[in-house]
Amino acid sequence: MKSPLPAAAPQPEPRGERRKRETRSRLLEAALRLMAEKGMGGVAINEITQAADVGFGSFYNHFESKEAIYAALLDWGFEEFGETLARLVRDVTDPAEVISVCVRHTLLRARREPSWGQFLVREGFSAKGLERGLGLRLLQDIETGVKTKRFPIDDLLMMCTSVGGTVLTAVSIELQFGSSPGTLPAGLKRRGFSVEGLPERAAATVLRTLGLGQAEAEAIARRRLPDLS
Amino acid sequence: MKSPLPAAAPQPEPRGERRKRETRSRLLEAALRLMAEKGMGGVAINEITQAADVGFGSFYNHFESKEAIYAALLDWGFEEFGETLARLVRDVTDPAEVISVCVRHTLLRARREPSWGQFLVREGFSAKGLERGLGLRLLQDIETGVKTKRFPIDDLLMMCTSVGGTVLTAVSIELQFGSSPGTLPAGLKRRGFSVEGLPERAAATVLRTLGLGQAEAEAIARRRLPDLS
DNA sequence: ATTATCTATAGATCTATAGATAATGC
DNA sequence: ATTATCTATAGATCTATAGATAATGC
Repeated sequence: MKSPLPAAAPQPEPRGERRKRETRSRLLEAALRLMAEKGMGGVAINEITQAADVGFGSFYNHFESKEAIYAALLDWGFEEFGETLARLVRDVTDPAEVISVCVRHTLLRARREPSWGQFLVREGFSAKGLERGLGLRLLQDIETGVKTKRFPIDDLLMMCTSVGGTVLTAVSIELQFGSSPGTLPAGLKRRGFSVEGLPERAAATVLRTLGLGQAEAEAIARRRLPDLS
Repeated sequence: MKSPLPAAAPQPEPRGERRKRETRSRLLEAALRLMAEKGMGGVAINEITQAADVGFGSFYNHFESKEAIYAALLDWGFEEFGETLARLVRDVTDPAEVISVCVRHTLLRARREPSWGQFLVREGFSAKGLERGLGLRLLQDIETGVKTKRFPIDDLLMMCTSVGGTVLTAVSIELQFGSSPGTLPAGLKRRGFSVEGLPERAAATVLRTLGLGQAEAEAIARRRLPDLS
């Protein structure tokens, strides 16, 4: 039921609303960074508003409480990412490649947005990890692969557990040591550890867990990565 | 330089010291439970003293601050468990069985002491997971297995990542659904998921990741579990 | 005129300490 | 007499709100 008149001006979003949205989004970003670092309980509301450069009282125009902004973060960070992944693999038909793409994109995003990654690691388990966003995607994709006999495995729950845990831990490793490989702790460095190419290595490892052979797993993990069309 | 006289009484620990130790240990246990649930930042010192049934001021006889008791928890919970595992596998020679025993005992302890398990899951990544307790044990044991050609793998870092992540995630699953399998979320139940025998299934999965065949992995995961000698 | 943000503040909560009380060991 | 715990409390911090200010849209 749109106006019959051709919209003369493209009816840009009222400025007030945009202003409000931007404040809200600044609060969310600041909260993500702080809560990823210190956990929900370790962050005070005034820290958030200061980091967001927003008046203290404005917080309550957007969120009822600390718990409320935390819940909003979970939605924002996880659901939205699940949808992004779904879009990315829309045209990928091989279940193994679907998994590989999801794993690699997760690690790449964690590298680009460390706070997001840290939040994912911190909340990935507790927040019913298997039921939302990334976890749900993995579960469904693994299931598809099992049904089509692509993954010859027999313990679906343990496979989801292993794949999910491997990805989260890989994110954690990437965040701790990825940005400055020089700072690998001595115990790890001495063993010749390197975090080079972690996304691909994680994808290959996960595919092996799902029953693929070494050579095929590595080949799939190296395929060109589809980006957001 | 002990007294030359044969100790008539076996010199029991002075009562005052024992009293002090007990208070300290009640504080630690209360803190473990509360911080496992809500994270360090979400717990107030008076909550801890109340849960421990200890006068508020006594807290400061034992710990300087919340950060201090938290650090003590990390030591207590992780280092000590690493030592327990070391004792358990002292007489086990097969690296694969060593891993299996460690994994199963970790899951069994999480079942017996849910707060410990929840704390492990919450802090397992951040607290330099690969450098202490459980993580360090796994790393060393995997390394041994690689050197002795027991584990035909080529990416040691990813194997540690995968094994560690699988164990932590399995603990998380056990805690969420283990005690009351009736409460599995619909999405999981419908798929025929069950958490029966999770310790053995986790051990088998981990051994497969390390390159063992399905049959052998399952056989090792079912061997009799050594207990504390 | 309306709407969003900002400043100021009352009241609640939390931390850290000082001094009192109770228990132990001589 | 010594040592550990407990009670009480000052001061700091945090939350939630009320009322003032600034910006938008008519």
